[in-house]
Amino acid sequence: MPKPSMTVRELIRAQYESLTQSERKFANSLLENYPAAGLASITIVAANAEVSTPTVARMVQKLGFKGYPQFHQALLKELEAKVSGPNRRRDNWATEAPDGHMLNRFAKSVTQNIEQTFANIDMTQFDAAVRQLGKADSRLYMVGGRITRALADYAFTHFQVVRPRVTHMTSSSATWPHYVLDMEPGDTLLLFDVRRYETNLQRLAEQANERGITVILITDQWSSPIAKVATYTFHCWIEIPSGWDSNITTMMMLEALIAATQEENWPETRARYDRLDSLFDTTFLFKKFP
Amino acid sequence: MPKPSMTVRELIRAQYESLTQSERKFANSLLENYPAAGLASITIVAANAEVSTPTVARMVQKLGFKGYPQFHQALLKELEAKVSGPNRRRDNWATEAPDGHMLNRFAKSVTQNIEQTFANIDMTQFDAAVRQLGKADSRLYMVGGRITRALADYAFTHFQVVRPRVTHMTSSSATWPHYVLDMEPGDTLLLFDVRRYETNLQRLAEQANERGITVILITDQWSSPIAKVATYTFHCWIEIPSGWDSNITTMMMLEALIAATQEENWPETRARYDRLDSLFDTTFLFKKFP
DNA sequence: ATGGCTCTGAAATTAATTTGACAGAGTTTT
DNA sequence: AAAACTCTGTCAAATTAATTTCAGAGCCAT
Repeated sequence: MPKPSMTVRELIRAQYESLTQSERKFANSLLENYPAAGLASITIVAANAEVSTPTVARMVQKLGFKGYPQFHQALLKELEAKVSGPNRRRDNWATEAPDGHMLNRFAKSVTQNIEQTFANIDMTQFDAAVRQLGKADSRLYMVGGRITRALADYAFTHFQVVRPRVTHMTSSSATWPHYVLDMEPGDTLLLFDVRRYETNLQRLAEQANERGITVILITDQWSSPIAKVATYTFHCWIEIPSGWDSNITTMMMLEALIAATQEENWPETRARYDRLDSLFDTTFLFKKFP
Repeated sequence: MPKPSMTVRELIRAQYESLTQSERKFANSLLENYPAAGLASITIVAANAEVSTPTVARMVQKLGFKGYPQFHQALLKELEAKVSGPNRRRDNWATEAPDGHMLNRFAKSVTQNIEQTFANIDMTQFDAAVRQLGKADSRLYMVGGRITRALADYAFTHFQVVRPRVTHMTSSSATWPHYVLDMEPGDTLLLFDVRRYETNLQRLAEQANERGITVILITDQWSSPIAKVATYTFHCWIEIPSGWDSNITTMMMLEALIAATQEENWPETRARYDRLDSLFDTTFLFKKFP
């Protein structure tokens, strides 16, 4: 009998470290669909998580329950309490967080931002941009501003895996002309510019545009002036309740582009993935994960 | 199998007339404490209503269920549906995108990941971590791995605005010992480690931990081994339909921490914001935005 | 009153769930 | 490379739950 004040979810979280591989498999299955995935009989529950029944039985004992039935009861009680409880308010994301807590306000705006951003993607533009990003025979440059530099970096790390000829233009704008010098028609420039918009970036975009480079711009809902010269523009909703802007949707936009590009170029990129993987295997830098 | 659209409560009401005396006894017991009084095994449920098990069995069959287990399941489903609220599940996010389009598949997993991640944040840990991150009198170090380096960079840019004494440990792990040398008890190390977990990071975390540094770890749902030595650990769900992992939730976690820290230290940080703003104004690097 | 009727719960039967023992696979240590 | 160890699933025994059977209780009409 574990502490009665703790939810099963908390119990799992607290003991997650001491769980074995298969036990985690079940734990994840439960957490992903909580608590529904734990309400059936042990046989069904185990089958859904693709582990054996003894694994589940052992784990619930590890969590402190006398047996599966106790565990089952505990889940039911929780569920019941939640329904009859005073504040079964759905906008409470972090189940335990109080209404006014930063986490909940934050979660709310993030969700809204994501919905807005997705709803405003122009499919034609998206698909065209993806095709452009996948053109492995030309160069792909990327650059960001003060804040979005990190995103350009992230983009670089991933596109480098997806395709060859990728360049991250470092943040020192003094060096940008050198890059422009080497750009050729057909090349691509992936550009991040959110408020406050940076004049350096705008000049860079204009120069690139004059040289016949395809400019893909990821900006915010208010649109950077660069949009005027960009071939494709994607707007991201970035307002959150704080003094600065969130870049979750910006990164989401970026990841969506990467994912689509990767899918488009499959299986060429697959070969690159595999090669990279075997390189990692020989460097011992990384741990194998289950 | 009764009409799936009907709740058990409605079923009972509809057939109440045709129920016998003992059956009504059970029905009332259930309706009085609905649905809790129907969630246990038939034996217990019957005992609570002070009727025999056959009575219950007969009645649920009369209601249209094949047997008690079916009835039980139906109650659970109802309860579950109630908790998860009005299913506002959007199948198509990008309004124009067809069902199978990458964007929609992507949006779906991202949403799930976000929900998962939020639901699994331990409030106590979160608040404590925020307090630690806001301790302006000690140093705050941050570091990431191959992929998460960009996130550490992003974290640096923002925390630098929020508070003084912030250091981004550059990606070359050869230089890390030098940083450790300068770390002092009370300092904080914000660490990103998602799969594939990096051994260098683990060694760094262990050393920091030995020196009495508070280690805040942001990792994935499978948990980096660093969690063993970390003071606070936050798990992010990062799986998307692609060969690599999404870091949207990782960034979200980070932003949430930043936002909370900023709120915690208001108005000290406000002064820094204002100062930064006037600095920008004098450099002409940035455009004014509306 | 008594035969016919329905309803009820004890007990027996049947089905299912849960747990413990064990052996093989995989991993780490010596 | 061998040994020790840990983990995992198969299987069978034990426990528990659900269903069926059936005898008796209550009720009503004759």
